[in-house]
Amino acid sequence: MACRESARRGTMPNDQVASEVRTSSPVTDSSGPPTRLRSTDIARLAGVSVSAVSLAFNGRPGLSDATRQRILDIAEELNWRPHRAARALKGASNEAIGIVIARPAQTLGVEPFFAQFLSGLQSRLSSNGIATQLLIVEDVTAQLAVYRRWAAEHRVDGLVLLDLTVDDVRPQLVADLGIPAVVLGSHADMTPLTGVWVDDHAAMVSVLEYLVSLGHGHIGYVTGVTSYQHTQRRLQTVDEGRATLGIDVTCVATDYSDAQGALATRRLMEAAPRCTAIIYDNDIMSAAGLGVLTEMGVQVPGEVSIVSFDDSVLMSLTHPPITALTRDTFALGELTATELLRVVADRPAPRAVQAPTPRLIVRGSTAPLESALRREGAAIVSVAPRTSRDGVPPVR
Amino acid sequence: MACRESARRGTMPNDQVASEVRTSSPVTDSSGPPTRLRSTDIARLAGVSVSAVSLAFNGRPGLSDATRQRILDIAEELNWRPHRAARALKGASNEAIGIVIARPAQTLGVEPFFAQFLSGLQSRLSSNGIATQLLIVEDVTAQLAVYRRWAAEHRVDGLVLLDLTVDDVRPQLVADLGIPAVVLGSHADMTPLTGVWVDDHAAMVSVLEYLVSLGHGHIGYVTGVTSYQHTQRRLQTVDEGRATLGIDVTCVATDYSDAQGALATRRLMEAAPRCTAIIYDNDIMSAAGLGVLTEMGVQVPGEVSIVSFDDSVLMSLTHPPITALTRDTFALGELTATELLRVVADRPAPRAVQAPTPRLIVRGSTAPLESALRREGAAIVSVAPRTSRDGVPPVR
DNA sequence: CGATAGCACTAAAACGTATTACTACCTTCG
DNA sequence: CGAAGGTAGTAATACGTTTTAGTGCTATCG
Repeated sequence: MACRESARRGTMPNDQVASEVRTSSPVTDSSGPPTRLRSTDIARLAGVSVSAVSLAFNGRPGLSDATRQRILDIAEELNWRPHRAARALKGASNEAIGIVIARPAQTLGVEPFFAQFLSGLQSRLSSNGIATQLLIVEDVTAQLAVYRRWAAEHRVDGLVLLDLTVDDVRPQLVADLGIPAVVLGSHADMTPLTGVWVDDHAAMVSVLEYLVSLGHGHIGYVTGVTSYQHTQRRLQTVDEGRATLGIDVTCVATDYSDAQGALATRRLMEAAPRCTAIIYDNDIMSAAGLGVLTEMGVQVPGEVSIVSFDDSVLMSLTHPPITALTRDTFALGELTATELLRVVADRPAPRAVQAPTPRLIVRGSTAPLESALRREGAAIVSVAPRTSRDGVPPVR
Repeated sequence: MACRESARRGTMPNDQVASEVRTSSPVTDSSGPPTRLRSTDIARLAGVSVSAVSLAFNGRPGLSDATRQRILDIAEELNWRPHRAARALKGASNEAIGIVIARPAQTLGVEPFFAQFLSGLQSRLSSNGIATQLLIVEDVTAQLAVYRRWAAEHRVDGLVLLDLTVDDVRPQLVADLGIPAVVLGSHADMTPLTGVWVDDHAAMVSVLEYLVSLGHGHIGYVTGVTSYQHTQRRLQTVDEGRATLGIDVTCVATDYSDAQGALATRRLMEAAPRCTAIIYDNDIMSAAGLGVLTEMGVQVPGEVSIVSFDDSVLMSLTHPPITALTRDTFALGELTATELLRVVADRPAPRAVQAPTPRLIVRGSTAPLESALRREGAAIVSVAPRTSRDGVPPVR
């Protein structure tokens, strides 16, 4: 069809059109890729110059509508599109952003957060035809090396930085490298890059106030990795709570795994005075903790209330279902993508965009202290032998 | 340092070396990327030609070790690396593979399989410095378009195809486009591409035989999306089981969500004769099903045993923990990556690589029929009114 | 001792597109 | 009617590498 159309125009000898489509094919091309087209091929078929093809493809003026359409039709029919590399060489964008994760790859599949976030991010980006380059590395050192390499290679148009630690050097490096980037954090400041931040302070406050309103004064907090900024932020808030709300909080640090969540739960149950509520930093540990408590014969929420700092489908499937801070992680990814697109396009001055603060969804795992107190005596008696080394007399 | 070294050599006027590093910087370069280096800059600093820089960087012969090292040192110091686009233009690889998912993006975060698989894939690839281009699209049509576009743009070196449906057109298209690819499937044949396959037949057989060995003859099967090849494969096996093992299996199709898993469970419980064992196609539905059963007062495994076709941390956290087919999804990703690397490198004839067959991990959710029978009488009596239309007399 | 071979390196030609400067042609207007 | 201005297109150059075909030079061998 396209051929016929160009034939009709007749500015070139037609017999050459068909035969010259593929001239540079190596003789040894037995099973290789079908046919590598170039803009010259399209130009020849359309009876125009390569410049015209470029103009047509980039929507630039200087071409009649008829010619433009003819070129596009032919390209469409042959599934030709400008070679990425050649475009990129001329300074065009890569249409790809990068995200480098420094975690043991094994744990990624376990963490629902990451997959949700990535989905949201990709969802927004792909509507702009932008792909995501994902790389999983061992540690921050490797991560820095990747940023350097990608910058030097011009591999991506922008970056998303996750899992910021205290005194993280990455934002500065990325800023110095001149790669547009957005960091996902829990503060509104402290970075030379545009940031999307979640108010972990307010979130933690809402959890603490809720538990206090239920009458809980002894609270356990099973944190995640303490070097992460958001963990620090939550711990700070807990500290404030100790003073402001007059509560007693025992913190245990973990690596977010179910195993350590279970272990932390046991340790908390052995401590005295025993806490009547436990906050877990993620969903996996909450579920594991609930499992341990059930196994130990501790009533939830009868004796101990539990709250998860991260919601997921898992939280509704347990018995009882677990009260959790919920946030739309998918939307968070979308928001981050939107911001990154803006940064890539305009390179505006860094700013902080606040994502919605997680909301507490009350489910069956939390109850007023009254019910806990009623049974606490009996529970502590049964546990006392293990903790007797502390010299704390069992409550009668 | 590097400068001094080149000065020592003295083949070029040294005063020019420092001042000419950045000549083409536009005057308006106020806040843009630091400094764009090119191979000519490195060459100048090292006192050699650009060709030498290229030879050094690609480990090609024709350079003395001293010169080679000097070039590499200077490049290292300046964080210079060949521009990807320019390399790719010369036919070098993209060092990126692509993976396009056609699912509602929202569900991706829920499914542990995908994140695990991706982690494993990336883990193997990134040790070769290869990144993954991820794109999430709405449907297969969009997916085909992306494959076309990526092929035309030479965007990736290879593809991974997931979620194959019956009569999936993608393998043929991708093969026609000439993109090296690996499909993840559940058959050893039927595709023009190299495949990594899991023996879903054998896996299902192991589950059925296990349940039969426990004495279960009435089994419910809550399947996933039936258009997927692996679902079909499992259904076929169930059909065989009906004949071979003389069992009675009731199948209910779902979309893998917890909601539909719960619904299917209710429906199975209402049918007569009531099944004494249920197989779920993924972990989410198993947990949701267990929740429904518990809520209905059905004892697990006392009255009904349940088995999940997919294992995850979730399966150990429920009460009782759920018997599941376990497979190392991370390793499956690694295997797929290994195969893809081979295909990309050598373009061998298509072949089928078998991944380890999932193994059954028996946990607390399954028990012999005896215990089920013992209580079935009571259970059936209570349920009988609903199922009396079938006229099946309650077992005594 | 002259021819040969190997070594270390360079000049120049790709790779496939985007862009800039330019041309030929056609209108329009004073 | 000639100049100005717009339209539709082209030729040539640039992007930053890799690669091919050399070029001197030194060491080796018959």
